[in-house]
Amino acid sequence: MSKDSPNADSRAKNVTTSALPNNARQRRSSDQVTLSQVAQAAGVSPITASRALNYPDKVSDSARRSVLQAVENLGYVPNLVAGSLASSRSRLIAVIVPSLINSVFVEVIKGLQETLEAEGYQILLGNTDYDLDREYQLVRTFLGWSCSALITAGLRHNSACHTLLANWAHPIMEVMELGQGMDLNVGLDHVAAGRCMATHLIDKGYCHIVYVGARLAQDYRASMRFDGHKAVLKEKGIDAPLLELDTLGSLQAGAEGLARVLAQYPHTQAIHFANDDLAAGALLAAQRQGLNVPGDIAIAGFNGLPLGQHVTPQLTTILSPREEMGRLAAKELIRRLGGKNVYRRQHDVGFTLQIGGST
Amino acid sequence: MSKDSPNADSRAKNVTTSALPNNARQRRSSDQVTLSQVAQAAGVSPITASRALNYPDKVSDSARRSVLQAVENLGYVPNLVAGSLASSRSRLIAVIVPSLINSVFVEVIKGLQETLEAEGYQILLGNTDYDLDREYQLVRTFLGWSCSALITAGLRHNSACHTLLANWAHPIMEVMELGQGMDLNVGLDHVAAGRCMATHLIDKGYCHIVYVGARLAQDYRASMRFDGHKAVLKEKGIDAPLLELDTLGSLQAGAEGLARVLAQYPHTQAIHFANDDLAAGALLAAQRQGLNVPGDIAIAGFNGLPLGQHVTPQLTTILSPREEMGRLAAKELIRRLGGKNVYRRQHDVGFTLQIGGST
DNA sequence: CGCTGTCATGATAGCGCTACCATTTGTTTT
DNA sequence: AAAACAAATGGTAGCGCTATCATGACAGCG
Repeated sequence: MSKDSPNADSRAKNVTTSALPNNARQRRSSDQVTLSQVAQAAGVSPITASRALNYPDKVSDSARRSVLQAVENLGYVPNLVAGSLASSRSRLIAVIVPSLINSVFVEVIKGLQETLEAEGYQILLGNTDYDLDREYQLVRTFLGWSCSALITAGLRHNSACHTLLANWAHPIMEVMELGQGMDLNVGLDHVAAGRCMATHLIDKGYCHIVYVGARLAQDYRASMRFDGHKAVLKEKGIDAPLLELDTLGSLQAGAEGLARVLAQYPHTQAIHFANDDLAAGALLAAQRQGLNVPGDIAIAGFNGLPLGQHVTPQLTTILSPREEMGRLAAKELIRRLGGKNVYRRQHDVGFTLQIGGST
Repeated sequence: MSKDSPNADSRAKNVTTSALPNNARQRRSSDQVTLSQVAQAAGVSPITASRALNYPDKVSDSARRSVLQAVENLGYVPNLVAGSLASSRSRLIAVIVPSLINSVFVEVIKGLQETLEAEGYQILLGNTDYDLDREYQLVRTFLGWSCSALITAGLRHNSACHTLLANWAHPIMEVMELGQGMDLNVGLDHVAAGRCMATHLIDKGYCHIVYVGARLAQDYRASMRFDGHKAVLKEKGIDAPLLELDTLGSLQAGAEGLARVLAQYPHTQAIHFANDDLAAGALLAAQRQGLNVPGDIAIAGFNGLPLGQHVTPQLTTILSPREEMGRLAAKELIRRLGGKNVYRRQHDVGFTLQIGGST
């Protein structure tokens, strides 16, 4: 079925078509249409053409029209690299997340992108894989692109990264968690979220409660939720066992978590999972095994993923406004980039306890 | 709890600290450390410093060492914008996807990113929201960044976009579907996938089968699967009704799809959903309503999302190698960027029928 | 000993665009 | 009418880096 062509050369790409003119010091031919050519075609100077495109109301109607016409005719595509170098403004926004597996970050990115693209910014995406050294490398690269701003997940950075960012002249937005950051911050209080869920479980009468997370050293926000959880249990004089898995949130890992809890802590009445992927995985696994939820075992999660609302019983979880967080972060950043003063550095997007049948 | 500072000015950002030197025609102060400063500190010429960083084996050991030392001491961060302009190579790769809601694209991005970042490329991410005009705009912008390559989901583009890309001098990779593209292509045959599932359903003895998709005009790959599905049913002389939903794949939409099928086509024995999100949503909804799957109604999906393997009964679906597709696409692109000849333009990543208990 | 080849380094000249100032023209003010 | 101002346009000089060519140093060779 496929019409594979045997050789790449059938297409012009990657082939030196250059019949270089015999001028001595010619640079690569670069058949690209330049702004000067547009200007010439429009009968104006290059700088006027530049203005016609970037500051349309700074030129006369006739000039603007003829420039736009020339752009159209010549198929001109502005060289943004050159523009950025000259103006040291790039309209690029660096976005650094620790993971793409966890749909939470994807939803934040979605909120960011929606808002930023509408304002004409482009996203440079980086993934640290929960490695702060990797984050530092990414930050270095991104600063090299003269990004207009940088958005990163979390308030923790290694010291080199911290120094680099502290001396950077552009806005920085740290999202996901709430606290005193380097610059702007939009997030929620994870310790409080952990407290909230633990309180709910206790109110429901459970007293053998296990917290199950994955790679907590990396996913330290999950660890903060455990801190809140533990604090509540301690206040009640209840022991707060922790079970840590190796693989990051996934349905499979949740199933494994359930199995290990049942084996290791047979008296467990409720499991507080670090996120909904794990919790839903456990819930579905319980279902397969014929366990009654919450009769035999109660299950709670964190995030409020749609999946949790579609399983039976519905998953008790903490709803975090993820896309909203992205949108708000983007909006605040745009305010700042627009030169407006920002009165609030921190924005608490809050969370909602969503009680389902699983607890 | 929050320590909001009342005014942004407490930080150096966004403030004109510039005490401009009294030279006449000074440009913006730009406190950035430049390569020339590094060169000076290292006691070499700028061009040698450049080589030390970009082509380490083209300079002597001593030169390289002193340059790297100077970079360290001064905290030099290379200006990639300037570098790109001078060399017209950016190490940026444009990635254009139609949606981020659908986790399929996220997984492809993940595969791409993993491979590309390891090779020192950065991803410029764009989201078309299934709008080909938006795609054209994004392509224009990305070309302006002198991207090293462009990766886009799908083989369909509007004519302006097609023209633009056809004249572009860099590699283009079209992913997701299989066919004669503009340049490179990694994907799978969606018509065949649709045929495959339809054949399975017929083999199972179902003859009242409804295909349920969402926004098929936009998600034309789902529509191609329907074409395959329809062809198989036609061959057997069976009618192939189609139900189209308004909202893109989500669990909620799947539940709605199930309800509408039951109301509109009461004799239906099996539903072939355009993707797993819809199928799983329907399956969970059926469960809530006490319907027996597949006894009362059989359900099939497409993609092989983990969720489908965790519900009971397990979802019959077609497994597509999404991350693998991203990785392969990235690898092929890197080969091409490395100047190697590419003998195969098209790569079929295939698919696997995964039979669960839901059919 | 001169010739050629390789290696390390440097001087020069841009990449394509925009900031900055200067100039021109047209319009308002006293 | 002259002065003062605003609006539109252009000339010039970079932004920070790298491609290109040129040079000098040193080895190998007949």
